[in-house]
Amino acid sequence: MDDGSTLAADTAPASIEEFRARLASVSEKLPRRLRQCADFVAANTDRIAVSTVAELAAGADVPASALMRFCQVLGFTGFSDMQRLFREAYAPGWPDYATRLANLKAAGSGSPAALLAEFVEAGRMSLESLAKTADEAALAQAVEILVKAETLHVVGLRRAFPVASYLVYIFDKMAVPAMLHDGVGKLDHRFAMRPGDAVLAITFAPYTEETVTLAQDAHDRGLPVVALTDRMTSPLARFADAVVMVQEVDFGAFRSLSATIAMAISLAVAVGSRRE
Amino acid sequence: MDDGSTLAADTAPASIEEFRARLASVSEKLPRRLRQCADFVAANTDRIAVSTVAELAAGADVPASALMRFCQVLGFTGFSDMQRLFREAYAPGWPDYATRLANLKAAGSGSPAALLAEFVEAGRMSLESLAKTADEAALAQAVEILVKAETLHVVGLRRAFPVASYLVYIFDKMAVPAMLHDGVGKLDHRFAMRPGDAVLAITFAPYTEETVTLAQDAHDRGLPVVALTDRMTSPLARFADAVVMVQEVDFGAFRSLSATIAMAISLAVAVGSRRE
DNA sequence: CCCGCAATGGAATAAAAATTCCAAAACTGC
DNA sequence: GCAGTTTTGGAATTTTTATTCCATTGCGGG
Repeated sequence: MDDGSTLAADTAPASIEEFRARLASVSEKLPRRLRQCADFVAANTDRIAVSTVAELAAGADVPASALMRFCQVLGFTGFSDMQRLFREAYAPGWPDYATRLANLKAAGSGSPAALLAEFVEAGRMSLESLAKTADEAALAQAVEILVKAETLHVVGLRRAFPVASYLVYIFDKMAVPAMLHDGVGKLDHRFAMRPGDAVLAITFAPYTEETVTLAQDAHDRGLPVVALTDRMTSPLARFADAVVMVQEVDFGAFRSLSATIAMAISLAVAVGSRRE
Repeated sequence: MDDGSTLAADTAPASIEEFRARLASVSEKLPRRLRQCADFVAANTDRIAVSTVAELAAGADVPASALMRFCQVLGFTGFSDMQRLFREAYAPGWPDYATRLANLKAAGSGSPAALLAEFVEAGRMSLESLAKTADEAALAQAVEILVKAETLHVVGLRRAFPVASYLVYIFDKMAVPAMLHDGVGKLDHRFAMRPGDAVLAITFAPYTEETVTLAQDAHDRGLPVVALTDRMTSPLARFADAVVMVQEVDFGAFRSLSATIAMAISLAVAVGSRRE
């Protein structure tokens, strides 16, 4: 019977990570209905813990029996077995947090407390999305470039300025030679950028011209440029040697910067500890 | 029968908030077993969505029937009814996020990816704890003071500088007259602070002396001072007219600033929208 | 076109869970 | 210490949910 040609694994995933791996490995070669199950489950993993077979089956638009078969293909004895994995892994911290947020928002839209709730939420979402989408390779490459350089030139204006200034603060603390290009007195200090140095440029849509120009200039003179920006279509992406991307969820007109700063510190600390 | 002396409410809580309120209001006057249920449920709210009556009853160390009665006292028709509330409110975003974090950390401690995971986590925890502990009254009071002032003087150095500069950026965007005291050229611009103005001072342990001195000076001259700081024992707390506190979870030597910035933007936007 | 095998849907069944009920125990006020 | 009332535990019941089974359908190779 079980001659290896069968799809069903005989050992159930023991962690959510393993679960995902198995899901990815089998979903290619699944017949239509089971494929539907796989797709739906992949997109709604978070609901497994709190749904019944019937609910999930309805969501995937398959009969309940198909979903049962799907669980077995994944190596579980049945749906309950699979559900147990998710119920046990169920993360704490909730709903205290959610409740409190709702309370703050209840203070009335426009009230300081409600605003705070919105910004906290936006920040949290930004961080989660950063964790999900961060490109490790790009980050590693950026670190590589900055570790090799002599002096680091950090440039970021307007909304990116807090990030740039924090980066320089950290570099300073870690004894990494770094210079903040802050645009004071419209001095651009472009000749402070010497061969062997590197530039870390930060800008987000709508991109600040001065930042782009300075980075471009450095690039033209053969200096490596690392970009911290929000999209592949950013003007920095055209010529930068490493592009680290961060998308920030915004509430109203202003961004919480949470994700951007998290990314920036990681970069700085990684560089600092490699250089020490 | 139902003469008002009964504990059982006839209408079920429609939100988790209401649920908590009802729980708090009845738990005083409950008999022993039901009290045990209330205590356990209050401490394990997050598990209601993913447990059975039997499991919860075992946890609270009561028979299942006691737990059923408890649900009814709260106004639900039964356990399932109560559970539905929690299953529906179940927040998404999990477990994608948790899995991904684990993956990033797996890259090896000290690697840029692992650092990123740590900082994201620290930032998220800071935001959650801010949501839980934020003092709405203090925030409202701070807004009140800043709304009434003419020019706002924002001072924050070293680690607080990114926050201060972002605040001024936002005030600027919202057409609120604000001045950033950045310490350039060791000029303290103390005489730019005129009667009718207000000071927003930001500093965290170990407190920056220049910031405290400037704020103290303003206070001595009768200007209202709003402090954004981390503890009640902060030197700013001694004389500030409003103290907004934010605690940041740190990883290693550096803080993610997520919570601080969220609080700062809320303050700025609240002030901006009230003044416009 | 037809055979054989895999896949499918739904009805039937088994298992598990929720809910009710009531006799016994524990109180309460006298 | 007794009568009345509330609370309690667990057995019995009902409802819901998971799981299996099999007749039917669809599909690919000869």
